[in-house]
Amino acid sequence: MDVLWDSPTSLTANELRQSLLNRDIASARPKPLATTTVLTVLSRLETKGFVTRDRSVRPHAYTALMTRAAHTAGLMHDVLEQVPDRQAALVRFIGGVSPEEAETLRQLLGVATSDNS
Amino acid sequence: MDVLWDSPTSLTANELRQSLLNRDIASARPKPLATTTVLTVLSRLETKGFVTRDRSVRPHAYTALMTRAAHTAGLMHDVLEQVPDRQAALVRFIGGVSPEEAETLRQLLGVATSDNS
DNA sequence: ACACTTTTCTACGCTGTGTAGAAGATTACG
DNA sequence: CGTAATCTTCTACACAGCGTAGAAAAGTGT
Repeated sequence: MDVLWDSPTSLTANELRQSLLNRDIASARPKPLATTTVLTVLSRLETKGFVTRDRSVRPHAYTALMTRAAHTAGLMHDVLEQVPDRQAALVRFIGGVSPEEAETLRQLLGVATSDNS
Repeated sequence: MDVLWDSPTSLTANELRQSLLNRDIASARPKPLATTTVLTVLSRLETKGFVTRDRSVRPHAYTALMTRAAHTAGLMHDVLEQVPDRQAALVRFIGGVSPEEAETLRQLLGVATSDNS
């Protein structure tokens, strides 16, 4: 769904459709999406606040409101908020991250580690 | 849905229904759930692998396969895995955690990652 | 064997989502 | 300006998932 929102700038429905087409060469999608389909999805995304549209220009220009990273982080927070014992959830979460991710987190949190670059 | 899975032991459908009833005194649910409803939900949960059932005892005993914390952590990982740039997502995520959570994370990461189940 | 309990099967209504056609609005171009 | 091309909105349909539960089947105790 929110696949192409990590595109650099705002897009029109048709530009986006085109991008989808290109991307879909790999993953064989039998039928290309109709432009109206893209429009519908964009409208629904707008209603949900994932996307804004510039109605002043004529082929409306759509922009993602959040980067994908921000969106993902938001989801993670949503999930985390719904659990009564966050500590426990975090423990499990950390237990499953890859070493690289763990390192990233350490740096973000400013933990002094013995090996640091 | 998976509300009462943080109960200590395995439960039968009716025990669970009863627990739900007690819990629902606060949040006014007009009609108490029928036992069959609970059963249906439990079956669906079983199909999805959230729950096991001991069919040997007669009122089947249901047990959660994961603690709520583990489940939550799993969801967070799922979300995280779907993003191409995890570093970025983690940055955003950390940017939004409360100080207490940050502290928890520091402690978890400060030592070598340990696995406790 | 019979009444009672527990489980399975089946189903209905509601919401979300992928998909798109038909109709209305806007723009472009001769 | 008028007609064609383009773009957007409205409406719709099918399908999945979920909350809910009744009817029927299976099992149990006395």
